[in-house]
Amino acid sequence: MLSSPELQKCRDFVSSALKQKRVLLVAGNCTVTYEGRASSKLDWGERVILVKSDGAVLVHRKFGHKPVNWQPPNAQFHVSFEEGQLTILAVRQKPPESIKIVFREVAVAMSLNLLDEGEFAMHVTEEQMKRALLFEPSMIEPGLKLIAEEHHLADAGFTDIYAEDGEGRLVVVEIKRVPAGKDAVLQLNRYIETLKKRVNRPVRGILAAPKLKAGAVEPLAKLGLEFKAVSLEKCFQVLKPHTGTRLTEFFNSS
Amino acid sequence: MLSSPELQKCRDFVSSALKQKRVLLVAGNCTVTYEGRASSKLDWGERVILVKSDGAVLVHRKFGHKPVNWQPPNAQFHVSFEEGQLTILAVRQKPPESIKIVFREVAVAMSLNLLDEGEFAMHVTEEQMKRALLFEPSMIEPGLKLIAEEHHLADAGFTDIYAEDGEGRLVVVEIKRVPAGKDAVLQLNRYIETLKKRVNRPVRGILAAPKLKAGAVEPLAKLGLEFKAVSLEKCFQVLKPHTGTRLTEFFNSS
DNA sequence: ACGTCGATCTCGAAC
DNA sequence: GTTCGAGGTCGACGT
Repeated sequence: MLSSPELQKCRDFVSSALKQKRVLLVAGNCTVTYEGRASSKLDWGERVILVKSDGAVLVHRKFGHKPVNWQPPNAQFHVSFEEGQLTILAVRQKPPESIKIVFREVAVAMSLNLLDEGEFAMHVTEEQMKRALLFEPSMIEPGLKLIAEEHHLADAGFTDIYAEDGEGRLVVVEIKRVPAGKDAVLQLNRYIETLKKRVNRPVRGILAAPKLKAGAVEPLAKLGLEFKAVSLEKCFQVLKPHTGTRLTEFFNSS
Repeated sequence: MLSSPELQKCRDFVSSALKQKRVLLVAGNCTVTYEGRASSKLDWGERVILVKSDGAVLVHRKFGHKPVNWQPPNAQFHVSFEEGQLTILAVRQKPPESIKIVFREVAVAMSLNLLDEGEFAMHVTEEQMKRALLFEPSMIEPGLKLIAEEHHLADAGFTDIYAEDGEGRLVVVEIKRVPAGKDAVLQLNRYIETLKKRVNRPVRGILAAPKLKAGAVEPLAKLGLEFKAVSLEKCFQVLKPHTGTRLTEFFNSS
């Protein structure tokens, strides 16, 4: 970290931080020039500049949620010191864009090696996921008609969603909030096998989850089951407008 | 500025900075919980937090152009220190949202009083493009006579330029600063259709943009509309001599 | 690779 | 206040 450094010294510090792909933070008096899809010029003033490990650049003024200027990840950098000014040039190729930040004074420059393995999760539980799919069965397949949720099968537990497709075939949907593995496939298959013995007609099995694990692809195909990718984000969007609604309103029969 | 401060001391520092409406920068190990229009949870990890003078909050991880969590301007703050952890709670009322940042370690905390009166200017905006075409309608077509800008149509929004061609036909010009797609074609068509019902005479529709996207060629032809390529560079050249001129001087009527 | 669509969109202007 | 449209939109997903 440098406090009120000479700009020449700052140049080396910035270059080094960028080369090491650290997170770089600079506060100082600068101008910013942008050329690309549009073009803009920001006159002298004190701002906070953030350069991230992936080459994203942000220029923040004292006000406003959004950066006044920026560069998306994977920018290439050119740092120079000329005529008493420190210049950081960040360029990207597609689309061709450049942002040039010229400092005449730097208050602070910091380089941070952030350790951050924390998971970020938009919060949707498996229960909420089911609610979303009950409100919008078309997320699984157009034309799907609901029959019941949690259809109980004495010997083999219960299914998540029990429905009928456009051609009148029974459909069993097994929901997983996490990437579905072979165990989920086998669980679904047990439901299907039990059901087939009771209802003398075709039964389809669909696994609905954000992802299908690599090891589950082959068992799924072999058992004649299907997979439908369902994102948690989409479920959350579907749920938002319906937060208080009763589920029972959405069944044809129950 | 504090380096690796005790969190208790950090609490006072943060409170003071927020009270003075300075720009606050904190780097440290934290979790972030968001509740509001959506909800999310971010597990422990090192991030950079920026709080601006207008009460905007940004939480940045080491990767990515956009903040992982944020609060728009005008948030209200509650800072506390409990059980060895520093908590910054930022709340806004409409819509009801809160973001809670809990630190178990702070590497650096800075408060900055940024002096920034510098002007920010976009050079060629869609508005400026329109000004250029109003000054030089011949860029669209020789003999074009202006009638009005932004002609309002109650049901279908408004046009960008409203004019008359050499043969007395009405001309509606829709301006796009970026390559025009199918959406621009349909928007222009809505204007035309609405207009035709009101003025019992021929109406031409011209899309003026730097480019016409491939996917827009066929819809344009099918709807009997036209395209005129207008470069931003040319617009900029046209505008340079006219920077202060009033628009009203350039209309024949109204 | 490109087109379409959602976003805790944000931001500003018009009504 | 609300609504509407633009954005250097950005990003994800489908083709």
